[in-house]
Amino acid sequence: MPVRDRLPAGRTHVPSAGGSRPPGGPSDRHHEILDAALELFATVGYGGTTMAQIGDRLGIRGPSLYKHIASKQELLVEIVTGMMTELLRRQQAALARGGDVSERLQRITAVHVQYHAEQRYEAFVGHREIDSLEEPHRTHILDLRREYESRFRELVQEGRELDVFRTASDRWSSYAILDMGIGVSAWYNPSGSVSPEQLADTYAELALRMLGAERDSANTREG
Amino acid sequence: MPVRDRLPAGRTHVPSAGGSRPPGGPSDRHHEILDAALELFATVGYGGTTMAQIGDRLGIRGPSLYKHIASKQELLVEIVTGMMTELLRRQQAALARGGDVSERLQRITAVHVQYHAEQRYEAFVGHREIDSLEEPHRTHILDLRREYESRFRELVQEGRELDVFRTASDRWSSYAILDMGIGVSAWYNPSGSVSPEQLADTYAELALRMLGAERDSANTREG
DNA sequence: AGGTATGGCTAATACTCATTAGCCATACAG
DNA sequence: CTGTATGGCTAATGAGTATTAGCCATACCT
Repeated sequence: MPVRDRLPAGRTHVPSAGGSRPPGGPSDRHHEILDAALELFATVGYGGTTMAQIGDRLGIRGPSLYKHIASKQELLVEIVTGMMTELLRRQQAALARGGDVSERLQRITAVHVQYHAEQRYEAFVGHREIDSLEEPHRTHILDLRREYESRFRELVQEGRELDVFRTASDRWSSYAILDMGIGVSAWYNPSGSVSPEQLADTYAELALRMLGAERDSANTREG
Repeated sequence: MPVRDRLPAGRTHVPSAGGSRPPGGPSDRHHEILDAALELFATVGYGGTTMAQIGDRLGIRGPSLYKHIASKQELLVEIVTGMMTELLRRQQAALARGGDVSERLQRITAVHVQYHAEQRYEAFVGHREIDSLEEPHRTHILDLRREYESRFRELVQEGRELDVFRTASDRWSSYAILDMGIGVSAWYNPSGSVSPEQLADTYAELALRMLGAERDSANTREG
């Protein structure tokens, strides 16, 4: 039973300073919401996050979010799609630079690991919450992921056929590389002293060793 | 508004054949529930699993489960505790067999991977649903996990100090090994033609290579 | 035969949440 | 000034779901 009847209610519309905003793109508010959602999804999970919590981060109520977004699910779709798209983009850029098989594998591994450190929240959510996606988004993301993974497998295969890599199974080796990189998003601490680049280089070297394509530069001590 | 009023209601108590059961241990029914819950937690998640679904697997209704278990949370605690305990047990057994640093590392890696393939549901749930545990269970499990992980790190360190391993960071290398094994629980398919043992051996070899302790037996083709 | 424990069932309880409805103050355009 | 769009708010709504209450048939023990 409501106690107060229709008192002038709390904070109302107080638009931010820069009045005119380009009409097309996602507003500032949209981005703020996405950021808040990302951090919450990563730390307490999609199911564990409530709209009220997201609102809290911006100092507004849960229902007010719907003035800017369509649904909670939309937020997840944007996050996960953005993550997979960016990952594929970076991977393609890494491959486009050419080089021999070892170099290319070294590079896509480094890119993989660097992303999982740098954008650890996106990466973590992108892997963990795939099953929270409703169809057809889930299937779409899984397709992109398969494509991403297959690049690793193909490269391992190419290297093995050229006798550059020695590996018992292209598939297992590529999964191992992928999974060790994914793991980074679960433990990497950005306030530590180690940069995503350092970590990426070290992991890439580990990957090459795993594939029996050992080089010699992998012996610096931890920073 | 209920349509039927008090008709003799469906299936009632039909105890299974072997009447007398030892009074102490968890009943058959308890185990069946645990198994059903495990599969569901692994495939649709703890939050995504309803008591009604678990009941369905045994042909009974959701509320009837409470004649055998205390709560949904209890099921998760049993699963995750069992998983971590078993993992530690096997790790200790592997270490107890002694041998040089490479042998011991090879063995705890193989054990790690084999478990994650063999008991992939337990393993998957044990990692993914830790945050679904209520305190103090969550903290307890995290403590056990830290202990488990530290065994890897200590062994890597020992090997490095003996110049048996060459690695840029004990911590990163051990995380890489752990994470690639954990990943197995997400993709391993028990109906495929590859045994957990084969996979474990291959992965253990990958780990040794990563650590720069290459041996020579790692070159069999995929089965 | 009678009594009791067991393990089903349905219905109710008590929450938690995403989302919608409807209200209103402010800012800004004309 | 005045009108309108914006972006807050509170209060429903409605669905989902763990858990409890209370009922009852069966099986088994004496």
